[in-house]
Amino acid sequence: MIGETEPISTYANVMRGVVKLSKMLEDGRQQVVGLQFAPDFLGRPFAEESAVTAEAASAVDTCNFPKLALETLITQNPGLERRLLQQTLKELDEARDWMLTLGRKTASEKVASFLYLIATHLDPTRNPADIVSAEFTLPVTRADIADFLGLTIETVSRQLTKLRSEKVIEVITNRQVSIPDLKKLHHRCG
Amino acid sequence: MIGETEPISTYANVMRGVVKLSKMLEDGRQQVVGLQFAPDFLGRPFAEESAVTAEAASAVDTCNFPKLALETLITQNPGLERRLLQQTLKELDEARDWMLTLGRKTASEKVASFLYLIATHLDPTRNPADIVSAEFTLPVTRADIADFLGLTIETVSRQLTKLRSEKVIEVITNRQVSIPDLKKLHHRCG
DNA sequence: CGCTAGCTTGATCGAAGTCAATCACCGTGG
DNA sequence: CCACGGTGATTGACTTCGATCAAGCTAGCG
Repeated sequence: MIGETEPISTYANVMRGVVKLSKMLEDGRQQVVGLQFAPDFLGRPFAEESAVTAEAASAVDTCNFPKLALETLITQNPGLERRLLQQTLKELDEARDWMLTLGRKTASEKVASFLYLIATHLDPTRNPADIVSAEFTLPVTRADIADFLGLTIETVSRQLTKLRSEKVIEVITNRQVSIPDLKKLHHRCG
Repeated sequence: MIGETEPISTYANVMRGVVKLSKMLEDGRQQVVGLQFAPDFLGRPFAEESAVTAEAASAVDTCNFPKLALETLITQNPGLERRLLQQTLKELDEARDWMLTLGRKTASEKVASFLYLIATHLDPTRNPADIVSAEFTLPVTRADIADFLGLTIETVSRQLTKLRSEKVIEVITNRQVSIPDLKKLHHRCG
């Protein structure tokens, strides 16, 4: 785990790995509010400061460039601004999907949804729609999963065990997970 | 309650009232994923279709215009695209704030957060920062509040009575609420 | 080796959900 | 004018899901 917290004074593109965005309450309760996969954009254009904390969740390569450079580049290049708007709209959609998960799904549906998200987003070269099975190493710890799902690590662990015993997933090692039938997993997402 | 569901083929600006955006699971569980207040923009630029349902939460005036009109307008006017990006980023921030609420706050903190949100957003002419007290009619039913907070109506009701008995809020009628001290309410938001 | 961090498992507890009864408010029509 | 349904909200009794507290377990590493 790299796990460095740092305020983003620059912009970046995630080239490899996963970056997690999170928010915290004063008393320490934490919520992961976004996961950025390659080749997502990282940063907050034209903003005072971002209210979220960005943190590497796994080993990450990023392609950084200074704040000002991008902002002038945007102003000159309307196509870029369009791209930026598109990515922001995509993130908004994902955030809203996740709100449905956080607000209305059960613990086991949440965990299934998380695994489904990872399975469909981890490999940027593949089209999510035609993935039928997957094997991957989880880019985050159980604690991160819990913070993403609004659960505790114990509950995450129990639900993973449950999904495993019901043959929906296979747990090769703590981090290595195999999904023999993605459709079956999807069914568990609510 | 107007409460019409309609797919948005046009764009609109909310001029008065509140529009709620929601998502649903197959089995009917529902989550409100956004509330649009005046003068928010409504619609999804350059998109196939929106995955959310827009519905009037109260009596609403909107200023509508066709999809194509806006899209050509945007292409011609870079300032407009910038405004659109700004609003989208604002919505993303709000969505992420709400994810923290959904995932990590208790029922009573959720209800307090909702009231705080309404108190600070309902009057578009006022600067949220310098509101010290407020009285307003709730633009939504208890069921909507519950769907927004990921709770049941019973729990919302109980928490409202609790906040009332603790003198944080006053309930004039079912819909009419007064917040004598907004700071005190904010304290209950976690 | 033994230590630590991350994970799992078990026992118990409590917050929120569920089920159900009642209430308050209001239009509507006898 | 009052009886009536109907909708939305409140309140109570009970249940349940996930949190909490507390051991162990496992793998990597000095």
